[in-house]
Amino acid sequence: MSYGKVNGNPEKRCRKGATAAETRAARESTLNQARRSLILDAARSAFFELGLDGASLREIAKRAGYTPGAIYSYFANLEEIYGALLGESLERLNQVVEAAKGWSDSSSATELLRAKAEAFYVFYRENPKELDLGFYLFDGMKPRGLTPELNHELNEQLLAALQPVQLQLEALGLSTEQAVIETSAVFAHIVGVLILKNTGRSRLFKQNPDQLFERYMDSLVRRLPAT
Amino acid sequence: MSYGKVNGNPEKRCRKGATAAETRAARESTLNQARRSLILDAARSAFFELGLDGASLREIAKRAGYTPGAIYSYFANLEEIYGALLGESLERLNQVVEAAKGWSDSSSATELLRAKAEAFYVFYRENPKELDLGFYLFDGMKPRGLTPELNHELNEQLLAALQPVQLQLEALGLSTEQAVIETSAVFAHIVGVLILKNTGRSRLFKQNPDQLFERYMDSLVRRLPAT
Amino acid sequence: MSYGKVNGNPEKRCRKGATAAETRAARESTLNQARRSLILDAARSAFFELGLDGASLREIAKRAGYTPGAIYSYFANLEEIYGALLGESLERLNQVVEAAKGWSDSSSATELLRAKAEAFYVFYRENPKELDLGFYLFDGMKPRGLTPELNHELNEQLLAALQPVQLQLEALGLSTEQAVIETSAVFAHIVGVLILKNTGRSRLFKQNPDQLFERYMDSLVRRLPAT
Amino acid sequence: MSYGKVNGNPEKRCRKGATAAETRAARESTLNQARRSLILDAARSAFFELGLDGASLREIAKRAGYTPGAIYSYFANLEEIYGALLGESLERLNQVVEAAKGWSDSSSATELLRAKAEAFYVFYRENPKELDLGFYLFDGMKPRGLTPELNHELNEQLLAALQPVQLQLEALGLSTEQAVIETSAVFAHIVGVLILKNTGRSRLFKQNPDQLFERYMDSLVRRLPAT
DNA sequence: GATGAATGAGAATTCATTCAT
DNA sequence: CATGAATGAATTCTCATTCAT
Repeated sequence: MSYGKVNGNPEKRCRKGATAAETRAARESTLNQARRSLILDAARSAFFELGLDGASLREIAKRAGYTPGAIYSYFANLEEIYGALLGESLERLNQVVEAAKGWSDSSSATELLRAKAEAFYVFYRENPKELDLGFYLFDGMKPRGLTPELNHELNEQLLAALQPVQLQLEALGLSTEQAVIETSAVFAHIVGVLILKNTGRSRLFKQNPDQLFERYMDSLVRRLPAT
Repeated sequence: MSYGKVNGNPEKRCRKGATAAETRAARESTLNQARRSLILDAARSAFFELGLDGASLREIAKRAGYTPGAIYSYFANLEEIYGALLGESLERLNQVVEAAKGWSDSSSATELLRAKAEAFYVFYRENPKELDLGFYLFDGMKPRGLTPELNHELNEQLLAALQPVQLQLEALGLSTEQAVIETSAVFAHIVGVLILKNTGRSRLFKQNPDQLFERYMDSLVRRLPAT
Repeated sequence: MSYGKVNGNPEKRCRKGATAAETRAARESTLNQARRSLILDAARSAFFELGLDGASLREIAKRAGYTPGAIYSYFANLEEIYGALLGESLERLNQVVEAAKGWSDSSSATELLRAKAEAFYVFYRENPKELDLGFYLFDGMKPRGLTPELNHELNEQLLAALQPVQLQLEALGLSTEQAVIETSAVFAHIVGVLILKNTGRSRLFKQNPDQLFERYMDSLVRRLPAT
Repeated sequence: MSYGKVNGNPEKRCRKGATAAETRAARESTLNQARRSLILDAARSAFFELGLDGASLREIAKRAGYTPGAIYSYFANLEEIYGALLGESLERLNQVVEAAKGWSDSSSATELLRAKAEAFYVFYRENPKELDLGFYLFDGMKPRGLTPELNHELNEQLLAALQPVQLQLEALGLSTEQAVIETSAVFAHIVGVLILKNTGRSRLFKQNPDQLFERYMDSLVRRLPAT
């Protein structure tokens, strides 16, 4: 088995003149990262296929090719795995939203606003399981452990992902307070629309979610102060 | 063992002229219904107090004053209990929306629209656990084994609860197709707003949900064709 | 398998005119008692043969002919089993001390004092494992759970077993305070002597424990005020 | 794998004129000893702070700054560590008792007797964990796998610590046989009193242990033949 | 109908020990 | 000598479900 493809090499590698010990430590550290990733991949696949209840430590270990006990070399407990999973997910979300740009090179603020919101929306539309992940693990719905610190950190990550939307709204002339309210509303709408999309089977729930989202953004933009 | 006698006889009988056997069957049937209700009450209280994980069959049985085995005389398994619970919940929702009226005796169609939508919104705002129940059991989120038939039935019940909103929109001049779209949007918004309300802890998530809902309804009404 | 020999019938049995339900409840209750006893016997034998660490729930279940899960119908958890075990042991100790009498029919207070102390001593000399049991479970040595209430109850039982000694000392003219001190000293000595007996292998530890105990009681009696 | 080099070379070497190989072996041996000590210190601190159950090999390794596997270069297994720990403890006890002197420079034999016994008593009173250690490891109580040889060695060490008491008793005119008996009794009493002290919570067990000990020594001295 | 004892599978977690590196 | 990943067996406990009574 080769870990080559897996390790993203998140650390500095053997810089020139590193001692043997350093080199070895670095190599082992990246190996460790790779194996953590391996486990997280297993956890994600288990979660996506079997749901939270199915993503037991045993199942994760099995999919990762480990014995249950081995997992504890990499994570302190199940909750930490769940937390890391959600953390990764939110990080990806952040990057996507951050990178979102309007269609033209010199996008107007309005264009940027729509682009940011749409990136958020599309991320979860394309990865519905990530939305589930958030629901399952964010407190409120089901009190899955998550230490307060971890929970807070994840909350912050989510907020960070919404930050660009809020900033564009402020750039468009809204007060911070107003921008926060509108951002909340956008978030709520996105969530609601996607739940509709993911949950439903019947006629009603089959409404084109993109259309619903676009309509909402249209009406939001129309509400904004003219520039 | 056949559960045939137990299930699916919700209609009251005891019509005049029934034979002795029929009378007895009817009495037994209503007795059955009563005991099913007893169990469902226990299940609901367990679910509301302890969450889904705490609402184990043993706990439900205990609260109903039964032993675990006895439950199986009335329900085929745990999932069926959950399903029945959600069914009841949706029925109550239906009644609430049905009964909703505008403030004046002769309410305008707009007033009625708002009243219906608000009834829906308030029902779940005031009973967040009912919302949880729906999330847990509606497929897509978690593969809880509701049978397809039961699932379909529950879907229909939810649609029925939204029907009044759609009808008012049609009364206000929208085509059926348009009315369906707007109803979907209203539903999505309500769900999103309430999830925000129930899930969050941080600044963003603390936005006044009523305010968000009202804003949405305002903009919807403004969009409607003038009468 | 017959439980006939096992159940000590600690409850009232089917008094005349009892209803069928009552009779059945009584029979089941004694059956329950019998099975609790069965489990406790298994636990005791496991503890005696394998020590506390060996007396795992699995081992106990195996010896009782049960699956691990079945144990939980009779005891809430392992600690409760340990507690019950120690409780039984102390109860037997109490009975033995209570029943102890001097050699003659009309024993003097001194004779009774010696008889009571000796009964205590002999109980643990003859059942060294019961002494172990006490050590393992009484807090201080190893913090084995035992809820505070249970712990307190067991403490009281032990005190009760020492009560007769204290009473005789008072009957012999000691103040309550003095009697308490001497009782403590007797208890300490007994424990020390028996640990010597049970622990040792070498010359020193092979000292006749009975002789040590007798010597101590002699010197105690000599110290008492003349009657 | 051979542990031969590691074990059992406690004597210092490095005598003059050693060959280079010998010097190297000696240096390695003392290095070994130092690292064994390091591990034992870690084990002791773990045991004292966390109890026997908390003193896992992993915990010990962590405190010693080693990885679990490394421990096995110095000890064959966990039990050997425990055994060495108890050995050290008894060695300290020996030194303390050996060093004990009466209050005046030219102490009488009686004073010395009391001093020796008190040193023994105080050692364990002040270090209750050392007493625990002994209980856990001396066989009889719990079948911890100390090898017979190790067990015998530890027994001898304990006997050695009691030797001074016995010698003083002989100096005071007791026959060897009598001295052995009284030494046993003193030991038993000390152990009993300290167990009372360490174990109990309730009124009875709260008796001042020093007082009990003093009373016993008083009565012992009184029993001795007049000089 | 109802009981409730029992099963059997599964949950998370811990740990001494081994062994390739 | 030291690492530390991995094992494998152990731990307690929970639960839906079954079934003889």
